[in-house]
Amino acid sequence: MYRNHTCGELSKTHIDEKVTLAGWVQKSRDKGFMIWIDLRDRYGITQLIFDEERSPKELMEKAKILGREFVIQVTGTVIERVSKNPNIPTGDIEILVDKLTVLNDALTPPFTIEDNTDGGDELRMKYRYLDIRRNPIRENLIFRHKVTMSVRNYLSELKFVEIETPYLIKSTPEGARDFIVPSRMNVGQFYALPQSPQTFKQLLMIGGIDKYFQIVRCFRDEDLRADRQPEFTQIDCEMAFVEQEDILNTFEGLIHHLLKEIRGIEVGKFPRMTYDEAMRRYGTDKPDIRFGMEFGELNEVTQHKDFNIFNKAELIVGIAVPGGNSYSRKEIDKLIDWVKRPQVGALGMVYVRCNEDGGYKSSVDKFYDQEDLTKWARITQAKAGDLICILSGDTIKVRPQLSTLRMELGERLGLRKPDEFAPLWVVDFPLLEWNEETQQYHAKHHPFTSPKPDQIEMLATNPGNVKANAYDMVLNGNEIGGGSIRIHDKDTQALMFDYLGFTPKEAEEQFGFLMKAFQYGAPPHGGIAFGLDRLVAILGGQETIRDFIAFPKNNSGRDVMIDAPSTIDSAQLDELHIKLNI
RNA sequence: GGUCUGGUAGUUCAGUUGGUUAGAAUACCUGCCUGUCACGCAGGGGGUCGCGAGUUCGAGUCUCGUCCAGACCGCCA
Repeated sequence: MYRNHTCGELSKTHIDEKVTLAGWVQKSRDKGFMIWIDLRDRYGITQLIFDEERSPKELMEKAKILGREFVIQVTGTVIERVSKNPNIPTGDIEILVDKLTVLNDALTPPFTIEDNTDGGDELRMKYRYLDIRRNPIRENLIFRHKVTMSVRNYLSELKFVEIETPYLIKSTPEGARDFIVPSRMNVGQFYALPQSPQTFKQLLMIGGIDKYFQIVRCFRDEDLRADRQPEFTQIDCEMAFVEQEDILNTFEGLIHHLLKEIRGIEVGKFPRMTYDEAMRRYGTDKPDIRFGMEFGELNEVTQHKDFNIFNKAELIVGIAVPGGNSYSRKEIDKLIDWVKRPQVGALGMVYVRCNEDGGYKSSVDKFYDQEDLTKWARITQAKAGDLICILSGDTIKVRPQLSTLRMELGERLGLRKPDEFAPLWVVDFPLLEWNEETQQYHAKHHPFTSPKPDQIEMLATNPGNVKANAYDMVLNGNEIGGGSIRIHDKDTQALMFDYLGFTPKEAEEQFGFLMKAFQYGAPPHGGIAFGLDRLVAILGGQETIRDFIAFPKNNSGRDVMIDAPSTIDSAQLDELHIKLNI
């Protein structure tokens, strides 16, 4: 037996007990006459004491050589501390050691195993197993476990069945790039790793499993970002015999449950907003509604003056920054530079100072009078003391630009509080999206999404305006889940593929199995998938999803610890009949 | 594919206009220390300034290339 207690559980009630502990040496404080060792395991820290009056000389000598992260086992007596440490749960006691065994020594770790480590990200990833010994990372992983357990319990209670779907599937050109796996037994052929189990969960509905879920790894071979990994986890769900309303209610319930169980927070019924409304009011399909600063469209009150920039713009839109009139000229100039950076891409910014006396001072006073500016203030809901920031140009560009500015200012003003949760549904997404590069419509959600039934005919005349039975769940400015009611009949699905530019042959080759299955009695169905990594990070009130993934990849898609990906042996390539062209 | 930022001690960073032997903190090692818990005190070791060219009397510092890391744009049905 290596231990009969953990390092986090001993207290005054255990005094005089003989205990055996095992763990890592967090720190040694050698005072000559006494040596204290902080012994750490997953559960906490317990102080060991070696004392020249009470410990044998050999034991003192042995304790002196213990270095950081040595793995040791000790047996000793729980005693009350002379000077207590109120900062840790075990601070009232210590172990007077009478037996010490070094189970394994350790190299000096390249960074400190402490809450505020001195290690940079790259080093932490290279030695992730040491990073995981740190409290913040371990707590995050345990937090993630709690969330997934809570999800499983909730859905299981509602009679959802967790079913595994294959990882080796067929590549399809639609959507993100696939990760490709060569098949040795089928020369010249390849599997793809799933971007999502989409078609399989639909087949499960046809198979009569009317409530399915899976906490499942998904793979996308696209460039990464701070919050985007090549492999990531989804809570993938599907239900049969449901309408959109049923799905929204079920999964609003899931998030209610999580917020309550994990964070002890009750939120009311989720607001719903159409896609069009979200774009108009916040310039984005994933608005952070923890704070206001809603968009005010100023086209009608800016025209017919000599300000050509506004006259030529498709959209003129502003937000009121609370207290922004206190910004100095220099600060406003910096803000203008900020929106003009390539990452935001605005061409310029017009501003209006709302003075405490009710007057206005703008950067376009040459063209507009107080009466104009009063109207602008009314539309953007600006109050005295605010600053109105106005961008103009093409709607498709200006909305995201102003949305970026709104989020930035919300952050700077401390309006994006990490302990506040403001979920909402964004509904009625467009079915299709125009792709400039391919000069083609492609599915905004995915090609299995059902158009609004009354709009199917519009596909022929005005495809860009057709709305889908598609919805996103948005939390604090993040899309945490998205789904749709699916097409469940062959003809509609074939029509959809046709509009998406598939030839009947291509549709048959890639998705023939699904359309065939639709002909054998497919029930109406729909579903949703949540991005677990991000959801967990948001519930944990943190930004970086990498700290909630045990072994994440860096932004080149590399695992720097195991050094993957890597080249493979020529014998392996031969076996697969693959010749590299590099 | 593109834009930007960075790479100096084990680690996190500073390093002025291009000029002496490249510094700090922390970690590490040695010694001291009668209750430490961010222990303290004294001392010590530790550098291919990412790599390669170039400019210069002289390069951590300037130029070009390259590799690596990070942020963002494109991309992510």
